[in-house]
Amino acid sequence: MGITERKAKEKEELKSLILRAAKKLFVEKGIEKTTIRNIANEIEYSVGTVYVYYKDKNDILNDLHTLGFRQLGGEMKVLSNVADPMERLKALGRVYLIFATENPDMYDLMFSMKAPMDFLESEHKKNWNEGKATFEVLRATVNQCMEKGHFNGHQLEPLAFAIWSMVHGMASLHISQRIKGVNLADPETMLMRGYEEFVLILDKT
Amino acid sequence: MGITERKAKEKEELKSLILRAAKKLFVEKGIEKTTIRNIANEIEYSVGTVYVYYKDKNDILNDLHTLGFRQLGGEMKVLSNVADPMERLKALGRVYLIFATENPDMYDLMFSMKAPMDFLESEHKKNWNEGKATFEVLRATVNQCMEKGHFNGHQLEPLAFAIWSMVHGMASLHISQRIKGVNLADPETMLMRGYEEFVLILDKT
DNA sequence: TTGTTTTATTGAACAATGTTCATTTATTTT
DNA sequence: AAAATAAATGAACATTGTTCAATAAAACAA
Repeated sequence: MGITERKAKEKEELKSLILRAAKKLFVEKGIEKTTIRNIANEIEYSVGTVYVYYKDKNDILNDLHTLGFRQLGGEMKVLSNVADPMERLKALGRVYLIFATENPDMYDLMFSMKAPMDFLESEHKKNWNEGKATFEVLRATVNQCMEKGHFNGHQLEPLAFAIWSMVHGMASLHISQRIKGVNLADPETMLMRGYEEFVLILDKT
Repeated sequence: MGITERKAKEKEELKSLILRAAKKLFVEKGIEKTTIRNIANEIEYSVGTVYVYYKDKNDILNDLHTLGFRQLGGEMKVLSNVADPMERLKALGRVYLIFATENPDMYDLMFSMKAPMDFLESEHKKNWNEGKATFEVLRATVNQCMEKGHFNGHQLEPLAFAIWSMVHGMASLHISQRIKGVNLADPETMLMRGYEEFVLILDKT
């Protein structure tokens, strides 16, 4: 079945072409201002074609969010050769914050927007694999910290959740302009100072 | 000028009628599915009338977000008679989380959505007064904690920011369904456990 | 009271969006 | 070469937020 094979490959290629175009526009002008017509234009196909390969906009956004997790995952993986779990944990926070700052729309899509979660439900998928895998890295690291005697009196999962919350909160408040809003010096500076507090807190916890 | 006075009052009343209708629909069916036409329908005026009293949708959302801050502010104020600042700080976190859980759309509007910030910019207002006032409560409380000897080695503003980030992060991850996504037991339970970690961390910090 | 001016309200119309689907075009099979 | 299948199209639809000339109501002046 050489032909059906080639066809399948072509289909995959067009699908990824759409995705790449979506990502490009998305980074260029933000998620809100990227329309299906924009994407169709970019790849020089018609609107209808986009709908042949993706059932709706959420479908595209879901693939995009997976792409984001691949990138974040890659940047986190680099830290797997940091032997001391506590050091690794701190580095994870930094990497996470940098990713959020440098890819605000992508971060928003991954951790705030409804789209990916809605898509999961519409597909009756039970699991948000991207999120679970990423959280698992954090959880494992926190676990190793505890094995080394840190975080006495804490519970693994809730603590990992609280740590995630702190860095996510910083990223989220920054991206949604709330830091700028309360006017604490320069937002980026406050993010860095916030990270330092994060480190201090971890040490004391 | 009895008449112009009465007219001004009537204008204010209609404006608040619009706002109340907006809030009602908004709570009933979420912000995304509440349209200007819905609001107009609800108060039995035409679409055009809404635009006489509010320049655009962001304008309405901005007033709504102010309403939300008034409510949150009220719930926080109750705690001003908790003498010990550390106790008060912990209670603030709890109140904040409860508010977010019980008014998810409102919370989202207040702390995540672009609308209110966009509106501020469009009006050339420099200050996000609602946010600043709320943060100020936190800041003052943290400051009192430090005066009582807590949080040694920390910086006031960055620490207050980090604390805000932690509770905001929990609220945000919950509302955006990310807790459910990673499947840590029941989301509401994880929120409570998260709050307990928050308390523990504060005590150690 | 009557006519004039000012104010308030209206809803049809517009542009932009996501989405659908009968039709057309291209490709593969017979 | 004809028939069957697959891919691509873009006009059309419903729904948004938003505008604005036209209408209705109210206030004022005579």
